[in-house]
Amino acid sequence: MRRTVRDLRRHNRSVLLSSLYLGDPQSRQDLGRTSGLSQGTVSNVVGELIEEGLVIEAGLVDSDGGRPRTLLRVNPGHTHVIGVDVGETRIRVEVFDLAMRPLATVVQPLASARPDPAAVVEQVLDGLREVLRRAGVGEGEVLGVGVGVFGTVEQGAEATVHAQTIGWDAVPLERMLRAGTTLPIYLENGAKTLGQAELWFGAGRGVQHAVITLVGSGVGAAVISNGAISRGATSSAGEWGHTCLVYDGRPCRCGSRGCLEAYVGAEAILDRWKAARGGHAVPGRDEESSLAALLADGGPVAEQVLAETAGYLGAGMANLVNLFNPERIVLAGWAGHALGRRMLDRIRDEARERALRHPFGQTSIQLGRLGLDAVALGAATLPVADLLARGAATDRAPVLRVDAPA
Amino acid sequence: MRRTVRDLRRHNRSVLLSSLYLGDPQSRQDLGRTSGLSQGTVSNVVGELIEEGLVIEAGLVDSDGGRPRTLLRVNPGHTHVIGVDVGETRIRVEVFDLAMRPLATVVQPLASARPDPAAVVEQVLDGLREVLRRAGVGEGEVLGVGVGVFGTVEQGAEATVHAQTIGWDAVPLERMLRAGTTLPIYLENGAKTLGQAELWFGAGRGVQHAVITLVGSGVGAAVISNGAISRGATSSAGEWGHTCLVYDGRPCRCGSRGCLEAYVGAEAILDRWKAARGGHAVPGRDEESSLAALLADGGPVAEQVLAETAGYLGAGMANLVNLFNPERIVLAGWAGHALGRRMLDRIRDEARERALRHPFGQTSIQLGRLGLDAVALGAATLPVADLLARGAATDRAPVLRVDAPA
DNA sequence: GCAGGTTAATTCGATGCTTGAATTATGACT
DNA sequence: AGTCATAATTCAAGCATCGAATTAACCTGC
Repeated sequence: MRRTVRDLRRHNRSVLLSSLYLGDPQSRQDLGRTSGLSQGTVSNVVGELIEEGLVIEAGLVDSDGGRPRTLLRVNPGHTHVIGVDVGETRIRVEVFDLAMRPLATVVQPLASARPDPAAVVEQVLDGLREVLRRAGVGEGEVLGVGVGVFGTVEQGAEATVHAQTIGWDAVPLERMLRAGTTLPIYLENGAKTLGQAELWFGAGRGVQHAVITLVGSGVGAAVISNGAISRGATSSAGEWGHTCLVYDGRPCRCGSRGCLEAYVGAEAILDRWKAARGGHAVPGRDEESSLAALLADGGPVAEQVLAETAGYLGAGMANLVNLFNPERIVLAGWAGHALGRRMLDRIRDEARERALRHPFGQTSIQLGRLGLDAVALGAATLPVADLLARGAATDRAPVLRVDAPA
Repeated sequence: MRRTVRDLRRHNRSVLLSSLYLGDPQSRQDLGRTSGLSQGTVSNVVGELIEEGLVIEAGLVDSDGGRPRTLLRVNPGHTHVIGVDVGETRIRVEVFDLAMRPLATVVQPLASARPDPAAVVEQVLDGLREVLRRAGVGEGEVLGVGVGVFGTVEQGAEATVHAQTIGWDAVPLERMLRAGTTLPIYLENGAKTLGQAELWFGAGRGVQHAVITLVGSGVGAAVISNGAISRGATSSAGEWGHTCLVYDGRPCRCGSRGCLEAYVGAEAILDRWKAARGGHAVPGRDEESSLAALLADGGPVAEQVLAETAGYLGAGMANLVNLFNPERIVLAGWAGHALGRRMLDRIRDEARERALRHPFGQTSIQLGRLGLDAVALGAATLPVADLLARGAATDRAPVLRVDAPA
């Protein structure tokens, strides 16, 4: 329900700013051409953005005999954003400039394996203070804080977190954080923030329809439709790991059976390897080293386990292809990377076998380009995305300006 | 990439028109309140719409002592729309007024079981002429023709149809139809048009996130996200029937194995019944009567087959819940209706068992309220949806009006 | 039947935004 | 230094919305 002529301005600011932020530096003329706005309006809007310090001129390019064009880009130093990754074992807090260059990072192990919400909030707030101190950035120079958190984040007036496995039920994390800081808070599921990072800076650049899959100990996905993350009615869309792939198959920690996660999550893969070894414990002191051992083993038992894994994973991806018809599927997450580096082709073949021909032909399956650290990066993009969507509307209160007569 | 101040007008026309079309009759004041537009603007825009004949005044309601409000609604007779359902066995062509009341219908059996595109086009064009003649409606009084067709419809400059099973590969159906009529053509997959019909007039009214499942001989779905049908990159999203539910299970006609359709499509159900009967042929002379026989049988073998069917269908729905987090899942299609009437509760229970608790709690699973005839109805909504989205912009050429001086 | 009250709808001046054409700015080439 | 070419800015004109004031339509009570 749009309304007034001010919305127009806001929208056009948003269009130009997004074009400058997400694309290469451009001249005012380029902006006019790509946005469809007239030269005059571009000049006008850009002038405003420059005056506000959001956009800066960045060099000249001579143009075939005429006046050289001045290139414009977003001012990386105009403000900063903070990304927080609340994982199941540790918290990572990172400050970036607007160009998403990291300025300082703080990583803390989580105090407990079944963390108490209040303790997590305390640790996050500590991390915020500490990371700002290290980077020498004041609170006033921060646009906002994005928080990527395990579990399902239900958006609403105030976002809440559900995490069945550790007993969090509708924890009002956003309100709790707001109570401890005046910085704007943006809360989102960690898998989705990683998806956002891959979408903007990784294997999903420039794509409108994509699914970023996240394979770690568990399995998740972020579905991007028309360039934006799908959330569904209550933001819990994308639970790919708990779709049934083997009817009445292996029990899953979600309580159901035969979920994808119960086959291709790292924990499940290692379980299957152990079973294939006749119950003998698998080598490695943690999941990561065990999975590495499996991938390096080379013996027939290990190969069989891996072949099955590729089959399950390919089938899961085929389901994504048939349901979402994406341009790209990205395999990410630490286990996803490990598996993909070793056998992405095989996974792709399995997916081809099981997907409908036509949509499969439209999809490219790729390895993620960012590591798991990108959860914080993706979280930090949340305030930026909001800035771009708002057109950086300064939301200035209606200025009571009394013009002096000429 | 929006632009000018005219877009504002178009958008606000669209808002008001949609509110009038999709909602109950409203006064100008009501419109102002719900849309956020000022009284003056509403009056202005509505005046335009009335002058164009799109909107009419519909009665007065007195208002507690003051001037009674005049209610407004879309003029049902302003224009007409045609819906065409190109099924695998027959073609149905139907004229509606703008309020979607049917005025005339033509049904023709399809000439061949493996229809030739040119023959189909000929039959559709014949149907158009015939149905207009019967309804006494001239071509000039038709807003557009929506065509719901089996197979995958790839949108683009000109929509094409892919239907692997009958050998249609990128058939340029839109172009072929345009060659035979001047009426605007809108092409879409039949399952999606049925979804649109349920969304506007059936079990999906007022819902923003829904999945309309379509269970017939085959299995499909229309996914509605943020009130609009998801199409994915090349419009083939929503192939729920060909998601893998039983890894390496029963072979499916798509070439893969273990697809949902290979278990809960009517053909598959009857196959499984036959197998459970030790290979004895099932009663009934066609799929519909056979399925009815299965549902009426009551014996332990039949009940077992049905119980399994409920399990598979429930699992498939649980996958939809986990992936899309919809507010509503609608079970439609002739077989879906038959199954749902008998055991929707059981299907719901199976879905609850297998879905994540939180998103399942947000979803209601309901039986479709419209029959299969609604494919044509849904197709006919396509031109209407376009009208609403365009704000019925008359796309009038810039009027060169020379105002006479006062 | 007429004044006063109440709510609905329209009118109109003020304001803000985009456009398109004209103007100014900036540099290369001769 | 003059001419050409391209980029950016300026400015009057045209649209669209808003808010306040006005007009319209009907009710109630005396």
